[in-house]
Amino acid sequence: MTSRPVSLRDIAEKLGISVKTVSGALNNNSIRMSEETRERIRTLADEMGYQPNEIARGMRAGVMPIVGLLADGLVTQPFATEILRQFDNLLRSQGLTVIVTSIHSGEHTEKSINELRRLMPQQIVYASMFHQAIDLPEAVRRQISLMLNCFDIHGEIPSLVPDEEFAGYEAATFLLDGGRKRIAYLDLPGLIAGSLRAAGFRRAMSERGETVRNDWLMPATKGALYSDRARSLVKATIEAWFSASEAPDGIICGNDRVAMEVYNSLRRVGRIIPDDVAIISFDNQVDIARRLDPPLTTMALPHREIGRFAGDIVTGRKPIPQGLARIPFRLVERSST
Amino acid sequence: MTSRPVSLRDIAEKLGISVKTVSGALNNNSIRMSEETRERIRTLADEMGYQPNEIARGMRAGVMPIVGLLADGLVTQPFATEILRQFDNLLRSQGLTVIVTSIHSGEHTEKSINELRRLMPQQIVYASMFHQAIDLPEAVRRQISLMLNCFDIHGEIPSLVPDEEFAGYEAATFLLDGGRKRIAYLDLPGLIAGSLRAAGFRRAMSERGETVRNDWLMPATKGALYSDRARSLVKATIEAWFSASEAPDGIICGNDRVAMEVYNSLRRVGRIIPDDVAIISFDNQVDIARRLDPPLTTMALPHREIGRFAGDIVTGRKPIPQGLARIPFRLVERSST
DNA sequence: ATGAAAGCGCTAACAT
DNA sequence: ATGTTAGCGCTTTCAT
Repeated sequence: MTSRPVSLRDIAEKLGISVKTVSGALNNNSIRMSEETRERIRTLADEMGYQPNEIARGMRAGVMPIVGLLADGLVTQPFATEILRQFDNLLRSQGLTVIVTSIHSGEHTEKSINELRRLMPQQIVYASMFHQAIDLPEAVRRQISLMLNCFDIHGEIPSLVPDEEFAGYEAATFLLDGGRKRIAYLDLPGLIAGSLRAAGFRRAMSERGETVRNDWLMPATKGALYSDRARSLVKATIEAWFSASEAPDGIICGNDRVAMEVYNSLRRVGRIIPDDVAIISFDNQVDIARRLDPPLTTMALPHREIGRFAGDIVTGRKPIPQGLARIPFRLVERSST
Repeated sequence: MTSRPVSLRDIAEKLGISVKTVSGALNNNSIRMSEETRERIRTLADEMGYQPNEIARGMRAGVMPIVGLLADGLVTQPFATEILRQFDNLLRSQGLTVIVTSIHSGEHTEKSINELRRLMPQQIVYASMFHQAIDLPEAVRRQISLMLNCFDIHGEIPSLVPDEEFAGYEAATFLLDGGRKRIAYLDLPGLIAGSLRAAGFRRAMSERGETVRNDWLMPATKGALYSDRARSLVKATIEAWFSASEAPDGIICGNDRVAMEVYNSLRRVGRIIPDDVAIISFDNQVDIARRLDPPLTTMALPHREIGRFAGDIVTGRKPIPQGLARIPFRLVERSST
């Protein structure tokens, strides 16, 4: 039994003035108007519980207070949702609604964009579950204003990505500073994150004059990491490393899931973390990292920061970055180092 | 340089007929109209790439093709997102857009509903990250048509929840069928899921004439499970159980995260899974369950089923359930049993 | 300073 | 069977 919402006209009639005047008063246009009138109108609007009809507004403006988010795997694979959460919070506080559409690695992107467009969003943002390069057709590219956790291979769309290389550098530096010298690395094959983190690792090692042994920089899986036919090599690799005459005293794991397997394998070969081997990793997938025994030291992906930054850009509080903006990881120190 | 989208009027002018006729043709109303005319109009509309303006439609109808979803922790805590994913997919296939608003255990619900309402959704659904009882004020209750993974304590709103009791029953039965007799249970204190699963466990045991030992039905944490000051009791409990003269040969873990701790603790007391102890759990949080060593047998939460069911209800393909509909879990057998 | 009127794109009610 | 009119709620001319 809810009654019809109050419209501008309801207010205007009650005051015996025109709709336009009310509209002007509430929107601060109509430069000339006595402050008194304006105030009177505002008060009455509040009293009557006036809420502007966004649909009507949208129709007039040709745009709705909506921002579309193309989520590439973001909804499916839950762990990057922090990006979305921060982004959503920020936009909401500005009266904007985020509409999420999940897609899968660029497939059906055009169709999804068209669906989104039906609701006339102000802009459309593309976010990926993991750090990847995206190749979109030209017609699609023109419609996307920002990319999160991924980037446009054509370099046309501003992008916010985690600074993987620097994270690899920091992880290695952290182990080196802790006195570890014989550092091994379990790479994530087929992932941008993997190769950049490995590059940072190499840079840190070379700056410190440490050698990177070829047999200590191994892929964690056979085949690209997230593919269906990826087979874990962790157990075999750890067994090989720790049956040789010289074993690593620190392992950098491509990500927390790899670290979880490393923990299992180290137990089998009877090594103690961190006494025998220090472990550091990437991502900070808290369900895993915090619960491992001992809790895992890891470089936290800056998902939160990316989400906030993106929100600030979309709401115009920060300038649009040129090209690629690299956001730093945060070291979360626990007990594995 | 995109041109203005084509409107009904564009089509009408081109054909020299009235707007209304075009509208009627495309919407199958206007009962009387030669099939030929209708077809001609349709063809031209397609050619011109006509897309109905949903905003204008919404303004006319007073409702948008939108369903609001109040997500209680759903976005924050990523692991129940499967509900959302299925729900979203189903609605999308019917031309409906889901708008998610995250809230926190009933706080700000009214404000969030009002925000949602600005976009004039057809209905509003409430979904919770975990199975809980929700107490909403009357004014709010009236606006919610369905609750997912939680229920209205006033019993007024149709609800879809996992059948926790039966899952507990099935987990226990599975261990019993596997020849285990001395079954212990690690409960989730302060959670509906916990007490119902425990009840099912008791029922199965009593049906089989097995006794439930008081000291073998213990809480996994001190304090409610997800509260900040919950402290894990798993390690101490396992140590106590396995230093006594008679130890369990099967453990039912309140959920997969508890199981992860049980694995760690069992290693410390030198027991082998499943040789010495079978482990079964609840949730099927795949990142954890599949990666534990050995992989964990667990009762999978029916999130997917809840999402689908909800989608079918909202799109009118299934009738609205009366009161509480309990959706069964699915047993995922791995190597811990 | 305020009001009147037009129009955004669509559909329902009412003619013809 | 097709066309005309009106109106959803809002904002933007243009007039007063």
